[in-house]
Amino acid sequence: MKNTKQRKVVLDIINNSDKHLDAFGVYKLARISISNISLGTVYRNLGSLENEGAIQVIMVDGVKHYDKIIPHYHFVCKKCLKIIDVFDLEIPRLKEYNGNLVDDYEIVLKGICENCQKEDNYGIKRK
Amino acid sequence: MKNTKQRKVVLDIINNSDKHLDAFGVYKLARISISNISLGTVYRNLGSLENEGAIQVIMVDGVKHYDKIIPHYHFVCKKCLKIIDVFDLEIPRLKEYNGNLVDDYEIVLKGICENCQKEDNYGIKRK
DNA sequence: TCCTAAATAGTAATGATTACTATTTAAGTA
DNA sequence: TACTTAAATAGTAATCATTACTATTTAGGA
Repeated sequence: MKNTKQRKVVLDIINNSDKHLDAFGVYKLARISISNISLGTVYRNLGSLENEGAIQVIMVDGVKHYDKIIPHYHFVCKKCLKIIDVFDLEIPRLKEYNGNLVDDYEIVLKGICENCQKEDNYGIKRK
Repeated sequence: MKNTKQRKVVLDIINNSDKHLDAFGVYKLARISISNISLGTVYRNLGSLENEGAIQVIMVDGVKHYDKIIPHYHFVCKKCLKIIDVFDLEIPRLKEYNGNLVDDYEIVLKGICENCQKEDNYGIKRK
């Protein structure tokens, strides 16, 4: 594997962001450092970083969002699709189920966020 | 809401299948009953049935798969993408987190299925 | 039977992601 | 330091799941 500047920029963006960026969000930030970086390159690096376990993915509304590797979960608001980090949640995990090797849990809490519970915020999506 | 035959066929397909069909899989089966049913109609009904809580969704590789409402979880093999039902798993659930109302947990176990652990099955996806 | 809003069929459009290809480059080797 | 080469990139085209659109049909109430 080659240690390219594109790869380093993509990884740094994820590790330094407190947002949960999708590929295009990473691309927009990456262009600040490398003005002609290709969107395909961003996708490829996000994919390989995910496979290596260097970053993690959370799926929201059919779109992959990326996050650094810090043990935590996510809450996703069904109305505005906002992603909120969830810490201090203990969930017991199987290592194996019926002969199938389990090495990962994808856990997403879903519901209505505090803001959207106020009735005048109905239906406003902030992606 | 109108009680159309298309809606009934879609719901029956989910409730009578032990597979985890995606929209196109439902469409193919639905055409046996209604030969000119539209793919868009299948999507619309799957979406509304999901919103009403009549069926549930599991996301695999960026594609929605549908399942009946029976309390259980899923294991997804990272290699072949097979979905395996997981019963008898107790996971404690919050009702609320920092003022956010939690009414649903999306939980997917991921790993390598029994079959794919045999080395001669590497890389074969069965979608 | 009539009426009407809702659902449908068929098709086009969208949007995230992947594939393709000529060019560039990281990194090992002489 | 220059050479070599496989891997990565930029730019673009293609794919594919899903949604949007519109004329037509239909469920269900009056």
